Amino acid sequence: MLSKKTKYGLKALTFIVNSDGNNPVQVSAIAKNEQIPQKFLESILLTLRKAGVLGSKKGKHGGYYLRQEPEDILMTEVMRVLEGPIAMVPCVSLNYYEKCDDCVDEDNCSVHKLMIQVRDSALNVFRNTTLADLALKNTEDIVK
Amino acid sequence: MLSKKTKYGLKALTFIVNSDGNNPVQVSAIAKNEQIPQKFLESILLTLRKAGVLGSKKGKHGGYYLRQEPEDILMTEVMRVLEGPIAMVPCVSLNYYEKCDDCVDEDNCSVHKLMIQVRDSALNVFRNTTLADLALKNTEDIVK
DNA sequence: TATTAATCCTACCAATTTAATAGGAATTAC
DNA sequence: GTAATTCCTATTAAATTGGTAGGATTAATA
Repeated sequence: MLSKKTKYGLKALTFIVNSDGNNPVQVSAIAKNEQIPQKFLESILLTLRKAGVLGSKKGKHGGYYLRQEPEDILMTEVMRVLEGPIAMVPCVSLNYYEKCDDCVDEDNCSVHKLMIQVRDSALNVFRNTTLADLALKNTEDIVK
Repeated sequence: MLSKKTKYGLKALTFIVNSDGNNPVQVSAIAKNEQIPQKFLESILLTLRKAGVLGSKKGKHGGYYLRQEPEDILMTEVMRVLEGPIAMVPCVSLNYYEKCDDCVDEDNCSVHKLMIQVRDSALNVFRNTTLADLALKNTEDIVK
């Protein structure tokens, strides 16, 4: 299952993209519009900031903003920050590889074999989807 | 993350395929060879039996066996039984659809849009992989 | 300079899920 | 009738998830 953290995070990022203007967007505004518990959202956006996806400005008129153009923010990065490794088992993870303690022969492990395919298919989606794609409204989507 | 339940279940199924002969395979044999806690494995195989993937025979010389040829057992079915819905959010689930309580406009939801693609890419893998594929040894794999 | 509005940080907590374990009942082969 | 097996129910410890609480810090502006 997709965690609420990731779900909220994606919605928040989309909201920021669609809040055009160069002004930082406040947590309160996102929370209200997207129906997300504000304190929880705070921690999520903080995570995204620490990961370098978002920038922030403190104090009055502060808020969060994108550090790159939406077209340049890949879902691989966003998903890794929010949901963790894309691989469903550490032994097929590109960025967080870990050997299974039980598995004797990785190359002959059926789970390993299947999960490599699942990883690759997910990567294929995430590598080819940017935040700009997500933020497209449905009508524009059709045009595309 | 893939649950241990699914991991163990896949390994057990593979083991049964590779235990050629028409004799039922005992839980104890699988548990020992695949390093799986026996009691936990019992419950997993029971689940697979109730779902119709495995058959069982009780009593001495009993055990579990496949109800279909490995070539006819799709990963879609196995994964649904072991891991649950393939979709990461209920609102994109084919078999267990549920509307999000928060989401006002599903067609314009960025999470929805992304998760449909993830679902489809996973389905593409699971629909094109059978238990026979999983059970192939590596050397045969190369030939394929 | 005081006030207000925002992010930032740490800690805590309740509910759920996961990964088992325990103990025995039911069934079958021999 | 005994041993070997699946079947069933209940319990449990640990981890994860989805928050909440409270205040520290920073910045704009009146």
